[in-house]
Amino acid sequence: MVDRRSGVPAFRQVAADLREKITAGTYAAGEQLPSERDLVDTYGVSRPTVREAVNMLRTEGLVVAEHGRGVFVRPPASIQRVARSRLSREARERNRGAFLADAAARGFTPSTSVKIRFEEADARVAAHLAIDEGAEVTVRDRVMRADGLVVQLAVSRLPRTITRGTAIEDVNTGPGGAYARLEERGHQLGSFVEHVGARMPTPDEASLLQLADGVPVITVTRVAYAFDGLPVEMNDMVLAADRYELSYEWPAD
Amino acid sequence: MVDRRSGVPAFRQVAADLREKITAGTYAAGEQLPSERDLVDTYGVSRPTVREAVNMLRTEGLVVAEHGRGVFVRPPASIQRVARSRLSREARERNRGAFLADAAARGFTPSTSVKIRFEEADARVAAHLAIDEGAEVTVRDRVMRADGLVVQLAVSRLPRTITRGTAIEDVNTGPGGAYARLEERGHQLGSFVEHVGARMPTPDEASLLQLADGVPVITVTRVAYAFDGLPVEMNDMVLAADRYELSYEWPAD
DNA sequence: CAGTGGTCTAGACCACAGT
DNA sequence: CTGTGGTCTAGACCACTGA
Repeated sequence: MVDRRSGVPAFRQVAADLREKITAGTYAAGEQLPSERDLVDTYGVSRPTVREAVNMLRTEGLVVAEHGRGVFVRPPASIQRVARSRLSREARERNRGAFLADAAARGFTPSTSVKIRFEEADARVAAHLAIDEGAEVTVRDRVMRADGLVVQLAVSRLPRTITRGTAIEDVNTGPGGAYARLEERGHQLGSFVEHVGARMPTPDEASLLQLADGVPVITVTRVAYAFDGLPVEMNDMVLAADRYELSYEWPAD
Repeated sequence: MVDRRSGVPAFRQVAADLREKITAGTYAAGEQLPSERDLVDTYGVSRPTVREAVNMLRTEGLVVAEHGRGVFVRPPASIQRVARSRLSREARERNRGAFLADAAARGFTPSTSVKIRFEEADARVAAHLAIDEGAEVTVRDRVMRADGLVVQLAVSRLPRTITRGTAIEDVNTGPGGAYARLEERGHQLGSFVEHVGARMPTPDEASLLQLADGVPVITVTRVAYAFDGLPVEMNDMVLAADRYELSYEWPAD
């Protein structure tokens, strides 16, 4: 029952009570919560009020609702640790990119589909690639799947001046991938920088990545620099935050 | 007006229309949306339906509602880029930790409050620190502020076996911070690993970090390893995703 | 004070899952 | 078929903001 005189909104009291019972284990992972109509009786509030409480828990990622079945405590997703800062030349040459390497190591069937297009650099792209705004860039738009399930979106952009006439402008970049083509053209890779952030997904991303309510996405912008310090590629990646964790390693000195 | 026969729920149509007008710039950043009662007239739906649409945009982080004022398009927050993988011994000795270094470089007044406690390692802590579950750990629980505003939560854990008798068990760790004390005791630092993820905040975190609806947190677990490969410290950090971006850098070879 | 968002009710009907 | 969540209404009153 909710305390009407406490000043705390009823739906917040209901949400807090349910939240506490979930974290305390009264409702275990995967278990079904009482139906909304039961909660109406339990707490003495109307159904919209109960629904508002449950919605709160949904946006927190604590529970998932399944139409016609019930509301369930979200089981903690198994998180894949993805080691970054390991794109050694060796690894690059052995594999067709970090994603496929990860996938192969984990034993599921990877597949990617690629679309190529060309566009003019906006301010952000221009800044990362150290080119003029409006300059032409080659865009490789990839959807990566594991066993058919979309697990990552990646948009790679390179100045067109260094991709013209190479297989980078083809869907199939050939053995070693785009990085190998760059090195053949004399753009020896010197270093990588990754900028990592997080935000809520757009509706498009949510449906593509099949994200439940309350699951953010991790955004990674990787910039590859040639030995001379000039950026040659930027790659915007979007990952489901309930399935991925990124690991970075570096020496103390 | 919404299309009643399309099968798409009314509140989704309203949300989609508003979302599109926001991204298209019809409602610019910081600008006020029409009042809920105006939207009722515009779309021909009830107020709860309008509110559900607006709530959707709120959990997406697109708009913020201010009681008594109106609903506003969230202006893109200014994002701080925090360079990781730069905790060189030099930098550690010059400063009192990475956070204070960041703060000093940016010209705001930093402050932190620390609480010390001791606890038994749970499974996760034990795994990261390579100790037995139940072994005693020293916990340094920090709240970091910039100009009084909470910007980061950090919980540092070390095996008690290596902190006993050192200033690491005091609120004030002395010049150079906890890492300096570790090195004095012969635990020369060899490397760092950071595990980066994201999730929605708990209600506690949301109020502490003053997060608006629809803003996730970035979680960073940094593990410091001694030269002999043994972990000496783990640090769980929580950052507001709309204010921080982490940058990692590494050579291509 | 008027206008805004915040909360809440008591219903109604629909769509889906599982028996 | 029953029970579940999903959508929607027409109102009511409260709490906050700012003129």
